[in-house]
Amino acid sequence: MAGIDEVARLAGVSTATVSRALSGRGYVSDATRVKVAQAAQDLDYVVSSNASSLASGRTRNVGVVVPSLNHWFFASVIEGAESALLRQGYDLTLYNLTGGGEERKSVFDHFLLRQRVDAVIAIGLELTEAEVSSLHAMGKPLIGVGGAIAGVFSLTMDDVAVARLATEHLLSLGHTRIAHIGGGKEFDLDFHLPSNRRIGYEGALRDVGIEPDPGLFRPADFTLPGGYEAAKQLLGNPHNRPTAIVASSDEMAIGSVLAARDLGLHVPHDVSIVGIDDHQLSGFFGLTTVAQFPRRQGEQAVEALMEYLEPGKDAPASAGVPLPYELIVRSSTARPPQ
Amino acid sequence: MAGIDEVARLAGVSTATVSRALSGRGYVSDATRVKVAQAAQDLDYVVSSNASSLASGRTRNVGVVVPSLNHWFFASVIEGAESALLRQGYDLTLYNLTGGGEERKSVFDHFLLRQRVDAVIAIGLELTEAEVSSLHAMGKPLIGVGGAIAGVFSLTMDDVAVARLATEHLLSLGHTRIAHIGGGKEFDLDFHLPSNRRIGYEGALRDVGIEPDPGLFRPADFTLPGGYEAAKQLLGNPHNRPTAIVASSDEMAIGSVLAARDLGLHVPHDVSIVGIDDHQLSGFFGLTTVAQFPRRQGEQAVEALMEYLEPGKDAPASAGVPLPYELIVRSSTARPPQ
DNA sequence: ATGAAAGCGCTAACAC
DNA sequence: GTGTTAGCGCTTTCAT
Repeated sequence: MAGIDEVARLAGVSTATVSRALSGRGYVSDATRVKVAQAAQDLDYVVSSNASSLASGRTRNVGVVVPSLNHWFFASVIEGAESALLRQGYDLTLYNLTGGGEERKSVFDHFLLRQRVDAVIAIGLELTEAEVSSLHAMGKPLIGVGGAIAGVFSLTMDDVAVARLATEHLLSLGHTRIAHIGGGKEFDLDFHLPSNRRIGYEGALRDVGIEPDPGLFRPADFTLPGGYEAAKQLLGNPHNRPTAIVASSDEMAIGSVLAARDLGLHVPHDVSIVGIDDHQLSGFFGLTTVAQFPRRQGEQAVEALMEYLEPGKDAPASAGVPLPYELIVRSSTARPPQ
Repeated sequence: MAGIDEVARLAGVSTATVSRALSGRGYVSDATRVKVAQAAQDLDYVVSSNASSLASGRTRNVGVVVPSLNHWFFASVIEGAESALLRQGYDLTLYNLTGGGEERKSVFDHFLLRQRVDAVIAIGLELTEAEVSSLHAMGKPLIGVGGAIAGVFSLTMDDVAVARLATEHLLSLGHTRIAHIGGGKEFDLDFHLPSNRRIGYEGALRDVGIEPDPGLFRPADFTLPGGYEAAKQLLGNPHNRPTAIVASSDEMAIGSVLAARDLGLHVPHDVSIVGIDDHQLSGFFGLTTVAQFPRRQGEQAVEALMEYLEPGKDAPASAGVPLPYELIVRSSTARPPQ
């Protein structure tokens, strides 16, 4: 727990110089920079982040707000953000809003405003105007991932195009009775992904002259059991059984695969199923899917933030680049029966 | 961004009194406490955590170190810890060590030592002696969850008893050829859960006079595909097919269920399968399992820390209480065939 | 390129 | 019970 003054003494310079040498701002000759670095190392010196933050106004810490941790997408984005932040010497403090209203209010009213963070990343969350403006008023950059926030720079996939791509894959195989398992209305509140994906699905159908059949749409909750239920209904219908399903998430798609099996239907011989995500289990289930890359999204969010936070640093300038997605064809899709 | 002095002025007291009134330490009359609280609220005052930390030496922040986020157990423990910390007014800063050696070193050498955290919780990680002692030297309480750390207070399940319970459930149904899918040696390095569970499994068998058959043990990697592979081998063996499987995790158990199905075996009619965890998908698969409660473990870790950190506060005194576990019987286990 | 010195906003003795 | 005051350990003008 050596202090900056001990380092200064050992290096034979002033504390001001030590600060400059170690932080990299301001002029320091190469010679002293080396001397200081050596002294710091010898003493196992590590800056006190509190003292540093108090004096400089920068905390080198970013807050990450998520609706839940136990979810592949959120966890992956956080992992990506964490490792990018670590590389930049930043800490990540996590605010999980699973608890609901009270918790959320307390996070915004007390925690994020304590000068603890330089910026915040909101994942899969639609913030209220009040929340956004209170952060804004504090001068804290805010960036959204996986869900557009009004008036805030957000990394968000082109959900319409993604669902369209999945649907086009099935159309190109010759399917015409294609069902869709999407999110229910309750998921549309927080980000419009469900409707956007439905729009993409319907758009692809209409483009080839097929009018979407409302009977071939089922809402579900993005979980595997939810997808299972929905697919059971779709595939068990005696009159209008689809030959293919586009599910809005891989977990729902996997649920659909299991539902098909339980009905004695063979995937992809009797029914083709495509998901969206490229979840870690999708390979195992042979699921054809449109991959998104959440780890990368976390990294990209951090890169974008760094441009605000460290102007003139090695700016990766990745902001504004549209998020990539990619069709991955496995064994859950094929030409329709006969 | 009002400061403490403005609050003091508005309330007509000194800054010291404001500090005392808001933090709850030291004597303040009820009347002034109310006045101060009102003034603080009127001004939207929030303490600057940096200034407060610098002056007091306490950060009200705890570091949580995990090997990975994208895993049910870790994510659940973190969720539990996060919400418990929030209630106590603490922040959680997350250190994810997925990246490996370099990242890990940097976390320990630079991040945790920056006076940023008051304590650290290590989840599912075996820390080296050097890591433990550097934290110790800084006077930072350290507590482990899900993996005993030498010389450190850890919350850890009685893995022997848990595996024994799962095995006894099968024995009591009349099974005698019971296989075990456990962790490979590589997982034993970080915490001895795999061997302990195997010991529990073998102990239960020996207690009823059955000598464990090494041919009925398969190592796997705790994942669903890993469990699938292992179960395929076990169940495909023409000579010594087990009538039941104890898997060391629910994900491996679910993989086993799928393997059985793919072989045309009916669960539980042809083969019984029991897991350990009570993973979120276990209900869906009808899996009999021994539940552990990771959220609760995260909360308990925080409660234990608070006893160090806030002596004399409402101590939940939960430390040292053994972690609960519970057999949950669903539809994946039954009497053996005929 | 480097040093001196004035804070950053709060807490904790200590005095009353 | 409350006020006064001296720091906490750094960063950053401003000189030089």
